[in-house]
Amino acid sequence: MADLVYKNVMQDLKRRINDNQFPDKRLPDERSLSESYEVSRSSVKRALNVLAQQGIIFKKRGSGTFVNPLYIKNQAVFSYEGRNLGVTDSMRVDGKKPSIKLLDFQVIPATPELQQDLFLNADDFVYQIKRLRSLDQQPVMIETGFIPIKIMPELSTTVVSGSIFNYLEDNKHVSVTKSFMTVEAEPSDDKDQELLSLKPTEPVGVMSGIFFLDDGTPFEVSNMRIHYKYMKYNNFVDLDAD
Amino acid sequence: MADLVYKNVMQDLKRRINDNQFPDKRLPDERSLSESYEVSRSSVKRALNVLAQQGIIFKKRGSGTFVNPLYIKNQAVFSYEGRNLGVTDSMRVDGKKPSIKLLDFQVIPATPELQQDLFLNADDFVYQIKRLRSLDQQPVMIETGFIPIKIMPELSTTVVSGSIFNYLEDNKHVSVTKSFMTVEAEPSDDKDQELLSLKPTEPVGVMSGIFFLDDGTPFEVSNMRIHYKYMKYNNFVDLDAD
DNA sequence: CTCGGTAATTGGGTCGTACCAATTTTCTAA
DNA sequence: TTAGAAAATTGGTACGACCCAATTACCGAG
Repeated sequence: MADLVYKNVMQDLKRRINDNQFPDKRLPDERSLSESYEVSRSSVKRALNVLAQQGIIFKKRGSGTFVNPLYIKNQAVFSYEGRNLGVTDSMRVDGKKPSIKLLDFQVIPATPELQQDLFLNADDFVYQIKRLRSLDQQPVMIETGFIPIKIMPELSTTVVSGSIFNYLEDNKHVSVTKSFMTVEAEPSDDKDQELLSLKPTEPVGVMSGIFFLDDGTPFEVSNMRIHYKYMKYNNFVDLDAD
Repeated sequence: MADLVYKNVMQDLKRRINDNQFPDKRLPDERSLSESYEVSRSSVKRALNVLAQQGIIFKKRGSGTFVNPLYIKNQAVFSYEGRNLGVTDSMRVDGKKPSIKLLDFQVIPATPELQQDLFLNADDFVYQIKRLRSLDQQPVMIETGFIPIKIMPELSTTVVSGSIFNYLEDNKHVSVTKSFMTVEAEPSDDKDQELLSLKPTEPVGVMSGIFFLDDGTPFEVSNMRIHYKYMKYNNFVDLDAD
């Protein structure tokens, strides 16, 4: 699969962790791993660093490297590791069938805010795409996206009725790998209540933010209003990164 | 401050970015930086990698390294970089005065769920700490925390009325650097409405999760119910990390 | 048997080299 | 003039050496 040395080490270690091959939760030291995998210690360190960043292992200088007990006990919670930025993908994990209903699709001039977020000029235009996402017939999310037409001049209602990210990867061979998102809670408004079958006392979770292409080009500004029972945003934070 | 080579490079580059010393958004190539800073290219790469992970710069092989335009335009959004896991600290940034009111403080047997999350035995006990946090007299958060007594046998009402994380760092020289959090939205219940002055239609944001010590020991299980107007959870994600 | 110093273990940081891969620039030939 | 090949530029991966720092293990003196 992966032809990179450190990724191979990573994958094998993850496999061994999942197979519970380290019953005392302790991994071999870096020098031994370097020897047994027949790779440099640098590559071992790199593999371990990534696993540590993902919260799967903990490293303690002078002491050793250990598996996060929570990773073993509650892998479901850590499922964000098969992670993705696209919404279509994240929903499939539940085992339910996702579907998309196109509510609105038009081209509008970029507002000042959009100009700033998408790095556009005053005379640029954007697609405005409103979609309703469901899981097994149950509407769960109202999504409003804005994409500069100059990035995707060929966007059609057909494409927009499916996964835009998948289309990008399959047809244009670029992928969206970065995002900056804000998560908030809000009371549901009339539209939310109608489309998501919510009572007035039931809220929506709001995820909004910007998706970037590999090269840093801001690609889409998105706003998602989510049925509160279906929003669960998981995040592992490790401050040691700097 | 920092006596590490790559951190020094990082800080200086960040300073130069903030000073807008790269008007074309392009940084010098790695080899030049290595020469001008008189450090190895490895250290330059490490510094750049961290900045990239934080979303401050983008790297493109064959092309160069560029400042994220959004970082310049909207630094407020990226303020998570002066980041922290503690709640006391995060609130101070608003310029408002945080305060804590202790609602409840007792020792209880660890529930099965707590045993799992905190890696405890059936006969272990935990502190249960309920606190109400305010900003400038405005109540914004109901916080319920559980801490194993065997980790902090000396916990007192005095300590618990302030920042526990600060106490830990100042007095025991350990710091909390990792967390696994889940963010959700929920309708407010009677208690929420009373303590946070919410109407029945107004929701709370719920942040719950586990804090870890440096060595991976689960330290605290926390549940925070936050006035929806005061919850704003920012997160930059970069899938290139693996 | 216990305490305390010393050695061994283990992860962390830095340097420098070598080569690879994607992109951009330059040059050459039609 | 221009299209395509070649070279230069620029970041990516890998290796291995060297030393440091935190922790643990060990061993001897008392």
